[in-house]
Amino acid sequence: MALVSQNQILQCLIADNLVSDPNGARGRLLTEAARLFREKGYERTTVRDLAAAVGIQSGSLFHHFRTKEEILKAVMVETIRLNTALMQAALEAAESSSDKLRGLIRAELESINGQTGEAMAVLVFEWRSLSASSQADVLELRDIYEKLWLDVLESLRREGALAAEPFVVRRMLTGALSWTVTWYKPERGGLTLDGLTDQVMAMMALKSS
Amino acid sequence: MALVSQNQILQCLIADNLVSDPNGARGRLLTEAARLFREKGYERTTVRDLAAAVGIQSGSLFHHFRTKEEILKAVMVETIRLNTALMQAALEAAESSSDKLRGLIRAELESINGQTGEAMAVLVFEWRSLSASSQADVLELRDIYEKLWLDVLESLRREGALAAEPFVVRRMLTGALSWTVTWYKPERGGLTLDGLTDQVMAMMALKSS
Amino acid sequence: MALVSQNQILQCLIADNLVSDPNGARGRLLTEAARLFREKGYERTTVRDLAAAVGIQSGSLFHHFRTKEEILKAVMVETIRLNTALMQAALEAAESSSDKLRGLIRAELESINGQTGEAMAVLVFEWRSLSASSQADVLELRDIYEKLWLDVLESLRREGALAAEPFVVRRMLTGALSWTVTWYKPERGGLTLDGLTDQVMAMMALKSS
Amino acid sequence: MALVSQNQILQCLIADNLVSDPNGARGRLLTEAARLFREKGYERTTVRDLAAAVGIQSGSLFHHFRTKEEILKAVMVETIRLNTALMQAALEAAESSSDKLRGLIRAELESINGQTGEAMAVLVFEWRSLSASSQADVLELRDIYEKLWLDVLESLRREGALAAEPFVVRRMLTGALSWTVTWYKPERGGLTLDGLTDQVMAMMALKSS
DNA sequence: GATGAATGAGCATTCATTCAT
DNA sequence: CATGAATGAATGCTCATTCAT
Repeated sequence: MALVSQNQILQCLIADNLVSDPNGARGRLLTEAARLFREKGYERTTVRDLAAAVGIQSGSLFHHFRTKEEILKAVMVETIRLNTALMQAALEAAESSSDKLRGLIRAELESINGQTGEAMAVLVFEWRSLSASSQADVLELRDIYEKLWLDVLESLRREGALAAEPFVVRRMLTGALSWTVTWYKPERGGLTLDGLTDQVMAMMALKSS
Repeated sequence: MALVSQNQILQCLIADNLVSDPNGARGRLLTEAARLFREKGYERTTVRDLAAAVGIQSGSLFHHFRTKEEILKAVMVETIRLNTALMQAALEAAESSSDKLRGLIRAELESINGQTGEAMAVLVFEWRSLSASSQADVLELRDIYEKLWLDVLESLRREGALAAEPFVVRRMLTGALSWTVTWYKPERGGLTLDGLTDQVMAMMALKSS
Repeated sequence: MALVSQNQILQCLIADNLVSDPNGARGRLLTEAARLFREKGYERTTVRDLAAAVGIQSGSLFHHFRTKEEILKAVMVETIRLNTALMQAALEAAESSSDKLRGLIRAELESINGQTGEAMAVLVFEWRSLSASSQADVLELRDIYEKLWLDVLESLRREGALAAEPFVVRRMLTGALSWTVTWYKPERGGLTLDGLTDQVMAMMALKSS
Repeated sequence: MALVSQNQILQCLIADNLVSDPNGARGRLLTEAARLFREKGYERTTVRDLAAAVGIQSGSLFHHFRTKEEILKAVMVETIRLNTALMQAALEAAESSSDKLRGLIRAELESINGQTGEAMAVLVFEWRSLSASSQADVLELRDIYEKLWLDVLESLRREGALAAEPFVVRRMLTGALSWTVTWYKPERGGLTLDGLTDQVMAMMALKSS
């Protein structure tokens, strides 16, 4: 029972200036940056590459961002903001703890393998390219996001549906789900995102209604 | 029932010239390279950094390796060779499919969080820095390694102990286990490597004897 | 016996459109430009710095001046024009050659260390940043100014009060007086501008009435 | 009665590693840097200009100096070191205070208008391009140099040969002598360096034996 | 007039690689 | 084998100037 669509959530965030409009100059740059950082890595992507990808000159980049690193940070920050909102919506749409977990897994898989997938991969693989102070800023946002997961896993534990420790399980799931980006190709096989979600639940011996 | 020690395996590989002696010039360089690549990333590590780490001048590096990328490739190749041998030993030491899986998980966790951890992380995080042709070479070795896992998982499936697909489960485990490098600190908490292995088995609702 | 005040001279020049009104947009810009060029140097001062100093956007600067160099030239030209007028007034207010020289020295010290000090320093220290053709234009104005000095020094020579050559003495005085800007701080010590003028006359073994 | 030649002094400083051998790679670069900085200004001189002037590639500069500013600082530091040594020699070669002053003036004029002239001009005109911390380092050296002058001027004052204050006179002379670089051309007129020195002494109404 | 995004040439600096010693 | 100066292409970033609004 999705109360709000993904697109509605995005519009709210844009209105609040929390993420950039993907149709605007800044938003398009961030989309291309995520793609290039994912494809070639942050270091191997030059500001000239970034500029060319959105059809401007390299010098013009610096009207929108003061440094190349600021672009990396913006990709990460906006991705977390968007995904936190999507996770909250997924939680609100579910009743049981088991369904809530399924909702989170499904939503994270969608983030990782859908439109924001490149940005999600950047978040994982380019972490070290972020300066220490930027890392601290991003970690603050990340904590909010992770809290959503831990609350659900703790409920499952209390209900006796989960044998392992919530903290450890979340870490395992983070790795397992992130890693799908390296191999899961929806177009290729018969495995849909829902099917993949089922597999994860099955691996954990959990039932999803 | 470990038939052969880890050290014996290493000695065999060194004797066969499949991995470098960690006490030799080449081996020490690869160890330091793995550490630096993991710490700062391949791109941000300069050949001067590498040379300084083993106490030589940057020009001298090129007597041992033709290019910087060759160093990265060697780190990866030798790591896979060593770990393939370790996995095979783990399999030989176990009887049941469930114990075999536990052995693989335990061995991979040890690789990831033990002495070869840095090299294992490099294998994951610096993959894109490898040229296409080197990637192909490394992938060949990787296939052998992955086959060991798939065989065990397929047995478990046949035995009814595993509900999800072996291929998918292996990918999930790859991600989940690799990711431990980002958070698992044996010295810090009460969780030993064996405890961690138990958690993974528990998460999959598998019993380990 | 000052026949006309400094302010009266300034008003005449503004009326004749020879210098900009310091309260107008152009005048304020030139004042700020002199300050910034002196403080940071011409090259290190950006047009954005200049624009920010007068509260406009960088693009708007180019409605007042065609190029950044034109601003530098205007600072120099207007400074020479104003100082030439001030020197002429100083000469008219004195009787003897010795007093005339004292008047010139006193007036130049005031130019250098007073309100136009920053512009005077720019004239000296940023000379090379001026294009050859602009240098020629400014030099023409400078010749008029220098003529005033040479006439007085030649009179003194003829009167036997000066042993050295007028041409050389003027050059020495130019350097000595310009240099005061680097060390003379009227507010700090007991040395007033008149006291400093006396020191210069004393150094030259000249009496000033 | 010059006890030691200028060249002998230079050789001592080179031997003590206080200044670079003008025939070495570093020394030649500093000479060319002084020339270019003087001619075009520090900011307008690119590292490519500097490299081209000594016949190397721009990247190679950074084997000798870590930054462009380090080159500027080295020009200044070595110039002050050399001139301090030359001044000390000039003092030792003179008897009376008046002769000592003449020696200092003569030596400084030679520094300014001779081989180190360009470097001396850089010291004056490019001062602001030096970072605050480098300025502090250079100022320490400068204090030693200035002390030599003040001691002589104070002696003259005590002897009644100087009416003005030593501190002020030194500042005036600094400006006057530095400024000669902008106009004095020995080859052009009949004025030799000795003649110019005489003019300065005459301007101050001092006799030189 | 004023704006501010865009330009594009230019800058100091980095760094893997080479090679004479 | 080792050195370390030299290379030269590439990088992130700056900035005077333009121009559509």
